[in-house]
Amino acid sequence: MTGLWLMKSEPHVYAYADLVADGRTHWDGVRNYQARNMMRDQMKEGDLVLYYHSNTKPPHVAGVAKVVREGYPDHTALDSTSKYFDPKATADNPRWSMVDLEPVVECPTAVSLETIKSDPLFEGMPLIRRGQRLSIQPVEDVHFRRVLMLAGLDADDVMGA
DNA sequence: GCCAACGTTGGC
DNA sequence: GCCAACGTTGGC
Repeated sequence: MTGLWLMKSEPHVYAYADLVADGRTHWDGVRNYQARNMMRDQMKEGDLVLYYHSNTKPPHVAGVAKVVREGYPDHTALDSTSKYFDPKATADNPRWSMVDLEPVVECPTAVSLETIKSDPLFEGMPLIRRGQRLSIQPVEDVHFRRVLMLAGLDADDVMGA
């Protein structure tokens, strides 16, 4: 069973196009325990990710990515020159985790938050819950497939029938 | 362990 | 730029 996730990124910081250009990235800088725990304990190689652009107009799902390396220490926590430096992190206890991602496919049509909110099928999805700030969220199969459909993608192609 | 102050996220 | 909703910090 493939795990399904949504991960937020501000496109002016690191957009889906940047992931495509880089071919692969470390998802570093997450400093929230809930999000860390999901990366450290639950995300598995091959899991699929909706790549969500936050803090932009309009906010939207831009593409699909996949997990290519499971949770391991986020070394930026130990780097005093990094903006993600955490003085409480040590080599023995790095505190924070990250995963590696690769792009799968860009959405032919970006799926806006408004589109998701206006579709009753998405009722109950954490993304549209008021005050939901978590930058990594689990996504239900039915929601994942619907986003792909709205993006103009074939869910069976992307997810494997 | 409580809780006020503060910082961050992220839609609007 | 505003502000609601949280999460974190630190004094007590």
